[in-house]
Amino acid sequence: MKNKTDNKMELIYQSTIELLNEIGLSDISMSKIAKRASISSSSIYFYFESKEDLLIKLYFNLKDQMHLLMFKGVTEDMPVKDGFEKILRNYSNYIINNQANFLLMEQFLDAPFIRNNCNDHNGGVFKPLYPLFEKGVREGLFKDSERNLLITYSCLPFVQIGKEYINGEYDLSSANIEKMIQMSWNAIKA
Amino acid sequence: MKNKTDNKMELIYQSTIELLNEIGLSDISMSKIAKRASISSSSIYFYFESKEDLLIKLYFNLKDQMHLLMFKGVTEDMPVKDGFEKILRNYSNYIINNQANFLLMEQFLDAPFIRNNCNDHNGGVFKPLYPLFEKGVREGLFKDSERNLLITYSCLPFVQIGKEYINGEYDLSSANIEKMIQMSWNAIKA
DNA sequence: GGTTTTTGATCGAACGTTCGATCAAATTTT
DNA sequence: AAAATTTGATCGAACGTTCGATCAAAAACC
Repeated sequence: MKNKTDNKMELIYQSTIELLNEIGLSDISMSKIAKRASISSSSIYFYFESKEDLLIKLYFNLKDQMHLLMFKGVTEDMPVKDGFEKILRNYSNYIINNQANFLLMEQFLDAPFIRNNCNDHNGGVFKPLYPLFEKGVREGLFKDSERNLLITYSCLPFVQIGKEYINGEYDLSSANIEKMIQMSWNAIKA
Repeated sequence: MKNKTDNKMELIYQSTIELLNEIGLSDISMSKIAKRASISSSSIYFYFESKEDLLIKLYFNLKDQMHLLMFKGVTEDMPVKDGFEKILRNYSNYIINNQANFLLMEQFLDAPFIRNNCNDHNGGVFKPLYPLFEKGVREGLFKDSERNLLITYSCLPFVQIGKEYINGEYDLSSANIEKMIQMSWNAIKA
């Protein structure tokens, strides 16, 4: 007996993701989402309080899913370097396999209604990485800089290159991914 | 005797920038822009063909202004390192002194209507930097990597930290700026 | 007085949301 | 087990409001 509610919510989420990537926040509407999902627009209100509620819940949903994939196979006792590399490899695969979700996340992060409603700012996406970097600094592997600087210099490049990959401007081959991981490590190593 | 048309367009741009940073692309409208500018909404159509026309022209306007400030005082005959540092210093000051414009630019860059209408993708903001990096590679100062990788690893961190600065999460003091410039240089030096 | 600029009135379309009706499936009552 | 009731889920129609855009008339400018 599968939960019907979850399936329908997933359908609404999926339609919203598609539309947001096609027409963006400026042009999306409840009726368009409903049409894409082949349901009545009033049905959406059975699952969500409002348009804003839908969008915000979708954002948190995407973020949770991303974090799950990002930390897959990463354990606390792992050597810092192994965890570091695995996370960046995971993140690269997340971008490759979830292009629409990745792009939408980026759209959300700069939108005021997300910035204002979630005290979970831009760098917050990589916030779960703090302990790893903390450990890396403690072990003398990384520069003794502010953690956000370390995260920015090693992880943010993947965001940018991910966009270029989706634009067809760069190839995220595993060779290139390994090259970037190397550059990221060099950028912050002690 | 200043150009009156330019002034009025500037007023419309300014109101749009303010509103976009307050309520975002999802909730902005011509009437709200007009009210903020204290003019009739029909007046906007005297200067712009449509809402989309206004937004796209605003985007290109912001980009041009940013590039101007970014390259202020940078000359072709300058040593690469001097140019590199000056540009990053200029860009930091641009962020500090034009926070609304900077944030709006970031909002625009991930919006589909910009991505689709301008073949001027995300990395395109830093595209004018290509010649400098070309020169740097030729002189053996930088790693011999793809230019977009070099730009990403050295410039993109400033975008991220700029957002954290505006969120009050990091101090863009000149000491911190110099520290970042150092990190940027190290990230890509040969 | 002719031109440029601005406006208020106005339009049909679309917006987000609510509502009452419906209907299949599950539950309770007989 | 059959009948009666409740529930969960869906829908189309309709609400008042706002949207982007147009246009003729007024105002400001030269």
